[in-house]
Amino acid sequence: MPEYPEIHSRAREMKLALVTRSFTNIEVVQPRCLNLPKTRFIHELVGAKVLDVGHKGKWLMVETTKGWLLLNLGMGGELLLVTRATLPKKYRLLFDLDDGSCFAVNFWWFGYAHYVATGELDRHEMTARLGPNALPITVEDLGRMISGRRGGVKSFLIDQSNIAGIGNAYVHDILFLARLHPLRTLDTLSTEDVTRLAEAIHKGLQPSADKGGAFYEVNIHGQGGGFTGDDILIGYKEGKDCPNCGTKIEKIKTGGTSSFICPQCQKLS
DNA sequence: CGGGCTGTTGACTC
DNA sequence: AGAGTCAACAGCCC
Repeated sequence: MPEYPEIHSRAREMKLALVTRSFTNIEVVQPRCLNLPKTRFIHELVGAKVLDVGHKGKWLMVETTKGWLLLNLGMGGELLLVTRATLPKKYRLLFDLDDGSCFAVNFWWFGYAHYVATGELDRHEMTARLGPNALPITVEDLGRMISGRRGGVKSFLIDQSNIAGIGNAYVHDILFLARLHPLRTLDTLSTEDVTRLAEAIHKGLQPSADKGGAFYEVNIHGQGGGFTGDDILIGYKEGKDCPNCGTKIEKIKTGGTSSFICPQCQKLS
């Protein structure tokens, strides 16, 4: 599940590998992930030269001379820099580059590859309504966003229109670091809680971003990330000891998703 | 073999 | 506003 640390790392790798390269040919295996008919998508981007690669939350933003290529990997996928001789078994899109290499894009069916014309980014609703990127967020930003709201803190954090980049993998450790129960409501948070939450967002994402993302995701060269199971504090560690107090970590249902908490460190009231 | 679970997002409902 | 459910149908686990 690629979230901020993985997407941030992929964007950095793609920037190094793709800037100044041109797409000489594009193959679309799964047209349903596009926002345009296949032939038009290909027409718009063939011949485009990559100018820059960045990201907004979980969306990769590839800026080219002919417009934007926007990628969302959904629940998982691989972005691989390969050659025609080393193609992966599965890919949904393939971009041949002018140096003979290929950029292969694979994801589960609910990923997206969208084309947006230069200057029209604000008309792309799925990215236009994203909140600010999670990592650079400040205590002041967060306080402003939370004030006057009443929903649960977990649903707030993973709602991309509030903050972009946090998903249901990193949110467990973020809430643990903030000592907040996922179902705590925003109107019950003290100034100290908000301060700790802002710090926790940073502490929960930065180490993984620095290590190239989680071990279960691969970079564009096919190598796993350096953020290992040992680096994860409590997420997906049901039954293990809380690193803070030793209490057994619990898995609980929080609305539509599961959460991992230390029942001692993250009390609801 | 098959059912249950998971992750993302938008649409939709209450 | 916010919470819940569903649908888009892959892969893993038991």
